[in-house]
Amino acid sequence: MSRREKLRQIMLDDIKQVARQQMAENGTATISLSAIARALEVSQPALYRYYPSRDDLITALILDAYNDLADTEAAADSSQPSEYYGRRLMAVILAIREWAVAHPLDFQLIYGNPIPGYHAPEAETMPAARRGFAVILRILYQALLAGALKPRPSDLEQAARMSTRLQVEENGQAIDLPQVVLYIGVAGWYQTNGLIMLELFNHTRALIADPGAFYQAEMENLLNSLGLET
Amino acid sequence: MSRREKLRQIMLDDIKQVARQQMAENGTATISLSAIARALEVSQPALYRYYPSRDDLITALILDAYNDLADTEAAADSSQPSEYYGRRLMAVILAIREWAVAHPLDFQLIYGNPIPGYHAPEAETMPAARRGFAVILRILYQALLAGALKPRPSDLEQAARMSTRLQVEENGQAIDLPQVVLYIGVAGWYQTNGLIMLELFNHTRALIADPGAFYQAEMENLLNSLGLET
DNA sequence: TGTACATCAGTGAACGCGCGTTCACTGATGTAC
DNA sequence: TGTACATCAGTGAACGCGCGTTCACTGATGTAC
Repeated sequence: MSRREKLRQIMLDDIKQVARQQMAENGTATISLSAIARALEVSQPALYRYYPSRDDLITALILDAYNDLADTEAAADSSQPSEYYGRRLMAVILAIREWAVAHPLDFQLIYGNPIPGYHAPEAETMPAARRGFAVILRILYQALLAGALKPRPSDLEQAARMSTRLQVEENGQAIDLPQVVLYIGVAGWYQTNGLIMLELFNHTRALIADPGAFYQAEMENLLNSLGLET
Repeated sequence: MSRREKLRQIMLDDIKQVARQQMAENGTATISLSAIARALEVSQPALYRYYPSRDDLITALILDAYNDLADTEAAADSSQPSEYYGRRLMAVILAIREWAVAHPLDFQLIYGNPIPGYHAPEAETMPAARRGFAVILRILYQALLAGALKPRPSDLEQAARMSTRLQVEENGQAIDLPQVVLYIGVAGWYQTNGLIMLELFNHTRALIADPGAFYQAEMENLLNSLGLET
């Protein structure tokens, strides 16, 4: 990488970093190129050398958020011995909340209100969005094969309502994911997200003493009810 | 009410109505007095006769949303015979999703990202926010007294994590609400909200065939696990 | 019932601000021979 | 190693736009006697 390319990379990152700071102060909807230019002490048109438009910058931020969350999940997963499926899931689930609390605006960027006037290029954002979800699905699938995950009758009923067949990579080949795994993944997803959202937007502040402990206990109950030991 | 007061009331409502339309088109963050004035074919300063500032208009919209949702819940509750607690809860839970799907922007206004630059006067918004939650808590409390609601051991454990004592009005007097009722209310709340949010923001579009049926089945499982018959 | 006054709705002009984006350009950095 | 050229980063000026809010004002509606 040439000197020029290195400087360019630094500037690309600096712009995103300042944008994240601005979001943290004023919300996702107020990302503004002129404010970023001011903070970087650079003229406004200079930014167009790096991102051809405001939308492209937002897309870059969204992709970073999805990927950062997925990386965090993957790291939490591999921090546990691979045959302890419940502990692996629990580690990932706790990592998700910790990431959301540490990066509330990145979380809002991907799971909150859409930004007015911005249209996501789904061909780019969808694969990034799936990465984090795939971490959980893979663990659930392995747990099912090993007999550690024991779906209840109601889980099997709900599994029939899933409309897609997803595939997972296992040992280099793509395998059809059982619908019950997809269902349990979705169930865990909406429960974690729901609790995190209420916490982030202060709706439960007056009700729950220790949101982290509450979250953990809720999710342990969910995993235990599926036969998974944590 | 005098003729002048009537006209004033109509204008107050028209302004909110147009604001809701603008939100529906561009998101909650873009509520703009000048756009509203344009739509009403009136000069921009004229709006200041009705709402002293943009923040006051937003507050009015938020209060309307909370109250409308609470009214919808109360109506659903009273559509069922009072001794069928499970059915009453189910009716309320379904009404919440239907309201959210019918008024997605009102839902975002109260449960989604905060609006940049807007600060809610909590003394006004908190009581309105509690109204809808109170509908559910009252049913749960009555069901507990009647023995229809059967908390599991894990529910009692989680109840200990609640940090407030709430009160409910029963026959004109305020009664301390058991913590387990508050806990079950919170658990239902984050699960309904989580599922509704994922649906509203299209995250589950490709995964769930019929989101309404899925939601209903999920919530039925939750109520049944608490001993409540639907 | 008529008159005098107070109240209120609405206007046009202005203030001061920020926004995304385009354009023609200067000057520095890198590349080919 | 030196020169000629291409590439790239960054600038200042400008365009056209929308925003919330204040002000002094006009004219219509309501009220008191």
